[in-house]
Amino acid sequence: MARPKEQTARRSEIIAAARRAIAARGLAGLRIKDVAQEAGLSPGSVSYYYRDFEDLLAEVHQDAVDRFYWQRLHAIEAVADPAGQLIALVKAGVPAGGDDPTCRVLYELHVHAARNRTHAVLMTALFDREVSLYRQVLRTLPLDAGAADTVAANAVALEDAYGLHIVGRNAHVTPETARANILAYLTSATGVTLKG
Amino acid sequence: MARPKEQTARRSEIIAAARRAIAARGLAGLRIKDVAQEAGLSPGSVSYYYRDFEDLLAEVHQDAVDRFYWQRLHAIEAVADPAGQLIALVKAGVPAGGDDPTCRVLYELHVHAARNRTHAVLMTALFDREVSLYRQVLRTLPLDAGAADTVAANAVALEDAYGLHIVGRNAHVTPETARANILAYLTSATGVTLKG
Amino acid sequence: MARPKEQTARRSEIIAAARRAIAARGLAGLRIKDVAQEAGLSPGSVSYYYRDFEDLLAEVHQDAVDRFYWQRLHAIEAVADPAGQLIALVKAGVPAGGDDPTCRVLYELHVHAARNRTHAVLMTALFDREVSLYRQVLRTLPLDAGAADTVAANAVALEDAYGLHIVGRNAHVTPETARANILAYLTSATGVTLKG
Amino acid sequence: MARPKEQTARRSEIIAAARRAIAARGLAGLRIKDVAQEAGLSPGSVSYYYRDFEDLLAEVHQDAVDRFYWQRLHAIEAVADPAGQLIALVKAGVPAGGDDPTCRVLYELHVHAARNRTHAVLMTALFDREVSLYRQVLRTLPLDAGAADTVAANAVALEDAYGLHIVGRNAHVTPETARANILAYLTSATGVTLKG
DNA sequence: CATGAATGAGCATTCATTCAT
DNA sequence: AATGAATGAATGCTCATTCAT
Repeated sequence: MARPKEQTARRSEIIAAARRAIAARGLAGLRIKDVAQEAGLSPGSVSYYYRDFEDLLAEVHQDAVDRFYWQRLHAIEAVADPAGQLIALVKAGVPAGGDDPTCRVLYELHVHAARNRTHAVLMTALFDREVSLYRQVLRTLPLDAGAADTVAANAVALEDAYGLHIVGRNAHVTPETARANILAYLTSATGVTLKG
Repeated sequence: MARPKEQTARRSEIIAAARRAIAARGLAGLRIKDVAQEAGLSPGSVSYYYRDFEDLLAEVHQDAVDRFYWQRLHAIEAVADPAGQLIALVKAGVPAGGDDPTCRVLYELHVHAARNRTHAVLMTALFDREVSLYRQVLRTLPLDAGAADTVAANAVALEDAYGLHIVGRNAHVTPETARANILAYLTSATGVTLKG
Repeated sequence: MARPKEQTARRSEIIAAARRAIAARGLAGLRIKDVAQEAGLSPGSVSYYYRDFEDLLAEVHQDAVDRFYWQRLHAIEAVADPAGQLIALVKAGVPAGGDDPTCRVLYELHVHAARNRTHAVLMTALFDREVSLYRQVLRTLPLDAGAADTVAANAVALEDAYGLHIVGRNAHVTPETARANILAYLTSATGVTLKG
Repeated sequence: MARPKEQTARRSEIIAAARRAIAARGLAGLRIKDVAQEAGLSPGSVSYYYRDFEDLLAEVHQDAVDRFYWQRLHAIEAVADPAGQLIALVKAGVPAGGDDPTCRVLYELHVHAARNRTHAVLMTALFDREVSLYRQVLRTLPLDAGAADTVAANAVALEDAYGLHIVGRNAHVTPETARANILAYLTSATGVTLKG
């Protein structure tokens, strides 16, 4: 029991260290000692806090999902009109650059979901929540409900794909073109002119 | 020069074995001995053919890219009208299910592109070629050139994203809904009614 | 000096816990954390009471030796005639079954004596005391002194050996046959008919 | 398949090395690196030959059992008369000194039998075979069958016990007194005068 | 006095690579 | 050319010990 606060704080540090390590070396090259080094701990200490390494990975994924979602939620809260909200959503939904650690971790662990139910659930949860964000805004516009759902899903999908290419250093996909393309889609789908 | 044909054949077998191994275990869990076992060889033999393991990975990626692209090209060659071609493209561009080995490998190695230029180039090349396929069809329709390019890029992006979620076992994304959403997008963008 | 009584009590508990742990896992598999768990303590607390782990082992051995010896002494104190005393000695000298913790610990630590003088001394002491018990009884019978000593030593040896096989789960040695064989020996050696 | 002879030879070396390591450090202190060092190999190579460490332990036990048994069998084959055979058996059945590696290993692994069926079976097998050796000789003497069996079992038991004390460095048990006591027993049991 | 959170040394094990055949 | 037996470097993990509380 004693000193659970230290425990919690230390675990947060390890999650952050793991996020940096995964961003730097990828899931394939991830070593406990890398996480330990990022966290300024010994490898044994990482094992002490996370007896099962998969638990750490799950918490890193959960943390990245939350982090990404809340950042987007805050982005639209600061804006009043639907058009502005859509623009804000798209802006926050596309990685600013290839080295955004949260996005890199998300793609690493989303792909890991192919072999792991926990990560599949986390990936699904993020997708659903992101779609909800778009749906919430789109439903204030004169679209019928079914169309709004499709557009919301497509918008999130476009973000995911362009994000994958940005993180993967696709030479012909930049954050700017990505946003422009997504906004072009939303413009045509909603009839509301949107410019990043 | 001696028996280069056997060499080539053996390397192809190893590439196929590596594709299966990556699909089964992921890039993170990939061991040379797994590849060897899939190929019915000893680990030493895999090292013999691929002194540098990264070379094998690059050839697996190249092979998967080619495989995916040609399959799509053949899909539209069999169809005469633009609408049918778009439908065929979408059908071939979305994984039939979560266990399609070529798609799983593509996502694993696309994510690996974040840390490796060779894989970034391969990912970019596939994206470009896929966009070209769509552009080629879209340009036969009454869209202006810029719009056609954006729509082509968005179509490929939607495929990529929905493919990622299908492969990652997103509980709310099925190949059917994915295709329907992409076709809904293409319908609204082209004015041509498309039904899978 | 402070509260030496608590200290002593706690050390006794740890000795008992160690006896159970050794019986359960063997000396080879013994971990301080096992002892701690048996005692309901943290590993740190065991280290606190026994800075040197060998000290604990020695006290466990000493305790087991005493425990085994006194139990046998009480066994013959309850009986008046030599024949009954021999029968009682044999009964108490053979493990009731393979899972007697005291006997298992004795054999584990007797074998450990091969590499540790302290344990060799404890083993020797138990042997001597057990031989004395037999000698004490046998000398009340019409044997010459030399013969009585040899018979006493052999009786204890038979107990040790059969005990080893009982504890080691020899499929063909049961407590009953063991006792019968030892009593058969004592019968022939003393001329006194002994039946368990 | 290839070169299975080397494999077998190397495994024999490892068994011998493990025997020496167990004799030196005991089962409790046994480390794979000790075995490797004794065998002049790296720890990884020992793991290569014995993926499962318990397999090695079982083979060491089997080897020690065989070794001990055949040595005794040869001992009586060289002698014609029953009395001489009994004397030879006793001589070969008692460790020459506390540092006989085969005997030390036998006791370590016999005690290990308490927690492992395989070792219990090996211990039982050795006991049975040794009893058979005595029985075989005793049945040539004028004892009734039941008595011969009891005497044979007791003789082996006495050897086991005295051996345990010799190996455990009991200060009051020497190979000489052990043999004398066993022969005294056999003399009284068979009526044949036996002197070591 | 007593604890258990935190540590890192030490261990078994895995695995890519080498090299004799 | 092709193999797989043999190796040892690198890794994760277990666990005794420590020290702040």
